[in-house]
Amino acid sequence: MADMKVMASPNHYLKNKKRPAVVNFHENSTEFVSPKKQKRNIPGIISADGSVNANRPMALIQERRKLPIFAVRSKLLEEIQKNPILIVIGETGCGKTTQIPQFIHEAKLARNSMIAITQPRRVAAVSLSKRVANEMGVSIGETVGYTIRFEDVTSPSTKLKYMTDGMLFREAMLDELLMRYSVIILDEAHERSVNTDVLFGIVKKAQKLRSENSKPPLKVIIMSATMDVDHFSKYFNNAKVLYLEGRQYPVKVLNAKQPQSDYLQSCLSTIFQIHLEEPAGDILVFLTGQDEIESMVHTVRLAGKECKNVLRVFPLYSSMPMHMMENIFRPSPPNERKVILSTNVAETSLTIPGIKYVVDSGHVKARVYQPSTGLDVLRVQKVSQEQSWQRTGRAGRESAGTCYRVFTNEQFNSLPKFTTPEILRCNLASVMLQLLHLGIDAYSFDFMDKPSQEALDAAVSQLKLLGAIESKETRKLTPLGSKMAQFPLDPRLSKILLSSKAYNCTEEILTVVSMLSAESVFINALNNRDEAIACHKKFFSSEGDHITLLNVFHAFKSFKSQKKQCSENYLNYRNLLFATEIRKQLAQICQQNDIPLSTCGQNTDMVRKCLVTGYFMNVAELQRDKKYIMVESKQRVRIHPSSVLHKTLPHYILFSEVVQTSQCYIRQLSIVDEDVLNEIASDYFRQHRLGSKD
DNA sequence: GAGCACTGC
Repeated sequence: MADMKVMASPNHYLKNKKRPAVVNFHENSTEFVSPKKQKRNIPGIISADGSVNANRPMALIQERRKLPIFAVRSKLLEEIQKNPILIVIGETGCGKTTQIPQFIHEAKLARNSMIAITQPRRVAAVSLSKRVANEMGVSIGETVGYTIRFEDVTSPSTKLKYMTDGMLFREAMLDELLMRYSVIILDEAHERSVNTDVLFGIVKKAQKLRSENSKPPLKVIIMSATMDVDHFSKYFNNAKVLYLEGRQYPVKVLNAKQPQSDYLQSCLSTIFQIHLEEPAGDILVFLTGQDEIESMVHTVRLAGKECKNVLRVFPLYSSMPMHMMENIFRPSPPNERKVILSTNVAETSLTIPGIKYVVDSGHVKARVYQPSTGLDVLRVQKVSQEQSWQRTGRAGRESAGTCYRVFTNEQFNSLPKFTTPEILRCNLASVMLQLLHLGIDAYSFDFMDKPSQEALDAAVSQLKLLGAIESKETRKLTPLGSKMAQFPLDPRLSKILLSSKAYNCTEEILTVVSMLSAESVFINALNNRDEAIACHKKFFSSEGDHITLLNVFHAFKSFKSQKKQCSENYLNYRNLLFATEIRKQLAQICQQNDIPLSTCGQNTDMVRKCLVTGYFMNVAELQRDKKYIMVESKQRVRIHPSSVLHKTLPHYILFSEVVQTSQCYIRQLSIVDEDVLNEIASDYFRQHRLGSKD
């Protein structure tokens, strides 16, 4: 399918369609057809009887019994007992995540040790554990608990432990056999997060080693909505697959009759088709990014004013402030309809009540890592079939619904079946370092989908440059490398943190590294932009963004009333608190590694020098034409307009990030002296520098 | 003078 077009930017879209939607959408309207076979095949549904354990709130027992999974309880337990590895496929709402751990616990299959249930997201781990504790009539943190970063709500009596997959990976680094657990359930496996993918291999190995060394056995259960069943089963030694019936309401799928040239225009006309012709129910539209969404909100609001029935329009994306999200979750009053224009946050992370109609643009903005250049590229691309089904499902959470796909059925069939797992499109340096710490070489690791040679080689090169491994061939961890692996950070940042001891600036580096790890602390107020920028300018440092972040953090610490003063200064309080938590955690690991919390005071040159120890490969040099070029890849880059160094022309700049959007931009910058580069990374710099060839 | 989807330790 070669019909990928250059996407019109939202602004362009507005310019060309001054009076869109209502005025001309009828003649322009997207026609939909309902394809004959648009239901997924669910092979066979197991059946059996179920018995109930009492002593719990009656209402919850009733609700539990109603779950389809309850009817197959004993059959399920039988299979769990029989198979060392079991794959359980069940749609949203089948209750697998809350019930299966309880079944195992009640049947005492866990032999009095723990059952771990992993989740890709923190909120899910917390809310699921609370739900299960409630069902079991126990307080959270006792029999049922959860562990996420910064929060461990478990006790010695905990038997059911909900946790993030990243947390279990960290635990595996301390005990590769995971002896605390008799059962490990990897949930949401279809999402294929990097951590889940790595855990597949670790859990499989732990199971094998435990059985070979006559240790207590480890039971493994892989749970997922839909997935590439054959691929999974084959990887897990041809494991048995069980299918569970879901409790999803039916969703009618409508496809566009004709291919659409402009998905934004098609989404727009579809919104009004629904609003004018369909019964009550809110609309969820999946688009790609903040800009696109904001301009579409504007357009829909304008056009909506001409409608008889009220249409309330809301944007939704993850970087949106909390208070702006609240309206979205409020139910619509009668005679009003809500339309939510969202990124993929609404696919998995957030569930919005009242949605009856989904409009799927068929597009998503995705981050793709290029190992050849080490560049992160953000681009709009087509969704996978799996992702499209996920969006479709959002229309059937509370009642029957309809999903409008703004592309044809033929186009749908030519989409890739599954989303490329993240492990195949990310920088592997961090994963590789952590695996090495576990004594595992990524080249021979049993990945379900093995990353390319190129991606592995790129990671090895980076670790070698940082001094984490002895050589590219043996890949043996150096003492420095072992220390680096202990930090929950990108290896470059771990290196910087460890170097700070020599520069006597650990306090400052802890702050910079934590601030870089958190989300942006600056609020870009769209309506009071000038005022926001004026506030931010108080923190600006002529040395660059890293020192600016340091200034912001110091100011934050000095605030008497942090919440109030953050909002006065257009700073994100929540993200600053998060940075504070990260800092606390990192400081603790520093102390465990005999790194005193030294400070360089006002001498911020030390901070910038120290940054060079991990970021020396991230340097850009000014050219005669006043443009920048990256020292390593020789690729042209520009200073991102959000940087304090924008519109300045230092000769050498060190950067933390490079992202390609409309152009190639570097972000989070510091000015760096040539002398410092020669002093700290002389070999590297001599090999790569351009200066000599005029 | 442009704009970052989403997670996680």
